[in-house]
Amino acid sequence: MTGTERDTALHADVDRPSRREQILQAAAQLFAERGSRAVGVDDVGAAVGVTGPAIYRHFAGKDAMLAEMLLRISERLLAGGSERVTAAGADPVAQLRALIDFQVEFALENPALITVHDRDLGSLADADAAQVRRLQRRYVEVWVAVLARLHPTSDPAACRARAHAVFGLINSTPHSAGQLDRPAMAALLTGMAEAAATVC
Amino acid sequence: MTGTERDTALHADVDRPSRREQILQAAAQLFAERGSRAVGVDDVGAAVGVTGPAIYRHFAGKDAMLAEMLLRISERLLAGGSERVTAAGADPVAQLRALIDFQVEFALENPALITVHDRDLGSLADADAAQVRRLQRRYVEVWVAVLARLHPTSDPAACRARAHAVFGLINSTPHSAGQLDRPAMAALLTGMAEAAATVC
DNA sequence: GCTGCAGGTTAACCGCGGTTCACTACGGAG
DNA sequence: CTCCGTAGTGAACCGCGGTTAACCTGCAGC
Repeated sequence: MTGTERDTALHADVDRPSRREQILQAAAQLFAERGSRAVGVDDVGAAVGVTGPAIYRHFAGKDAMLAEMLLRISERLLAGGSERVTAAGADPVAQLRALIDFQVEFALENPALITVHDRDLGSLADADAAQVRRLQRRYVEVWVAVLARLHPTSDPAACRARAHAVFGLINSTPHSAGQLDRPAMAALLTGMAEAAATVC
Repeated sequence: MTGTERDTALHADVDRPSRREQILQAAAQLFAERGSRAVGVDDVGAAVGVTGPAIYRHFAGKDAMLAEMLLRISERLLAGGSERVTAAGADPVAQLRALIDFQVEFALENPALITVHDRDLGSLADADAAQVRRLQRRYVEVWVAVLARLHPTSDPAACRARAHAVFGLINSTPHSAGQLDRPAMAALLTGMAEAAATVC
């Protein structure tokens, strides 16, 4: 434990990112573009200016990289979502708005992570995949709790399907990259998501 | 050219599907579950009761299988979408409803194809990928034309982003599989999509 | 100034999976 | 009956890519 080491699981040192963080970020970008299976260890290395095997100084293997990437994403979503919803007070409309703002913000800020998150879950070892799915499920339940109060007559299954549909809507950002500038995109998605989440 | 041969590019013989069709369908299922790169030729063969190399009697290779799969999907979407929108008359509201019904129907009927369609596009050879993207673009433009009449003040880029968001919403079905029965799911998605497409 | 470790490098290893090959079984046409 | 094209099999080939090994380098601390 040196003095400069951080809790790499949660906050990346954005000023002068450690090699480890550089690798994770570059890998996320490449994985998003081509899919994790199509990206070689050498590619990831080259993207940060080292050779392939150098990766093994920082990660146990390619799988471990992907696992940490997906776990972090799921954790950030769950933590951020929970935080925002409690900060929004007791009004379910305000809570929904807070969740939508958060998800839109995250999707616009990290399109690559969004892409990898639901494309490459299947390439994970069973244990890691289960862990990620657990976190995802908890995040979904945060949404479901809010949606259930907005739609008292809907059963939980319907709320869950509704939540997934709103995710799909917001997470479409990687598909419409460069169409609109960020504020316009955020406004459009927020409006659409609120309408979709509220209708009926 | 024997007398029993059909135009395999567009209509599958659903009664007694040819081996070729069986393979494509099984491959779509497997690709959707694990991703095309993670599925071996032997797996696809086994799924239709045949060894791996037998595939090469029907396809030039694994890539050709995926290419045909994605091309067919894109063609079906474009053809179906165009057809429905002309059948809906001149009213843009009716046209939108027709497009949404079509997309919902397709997504609920073919969740595996939906998944493969936007997950494995990157594993295609450049020429095939370009062809698929061309078809996708034309399908998007069908939507954009309708959305533009509903939102006269929006520029085309905003309509395109809106179309992608609606696709994301509807194509979320693979993520909420088994939550609701088909009619309930269709009603929910249709309502949400209309709200999202119309708002503002 | 040695020592040691963190971080790299190049070369080699090796298993997996797509593809090819040589051969077989069979059903229909002449 | 023979011939031939279609569909399938098991074995072999081979290249790619993840991983490991052995060796280098520079800087921190005694």
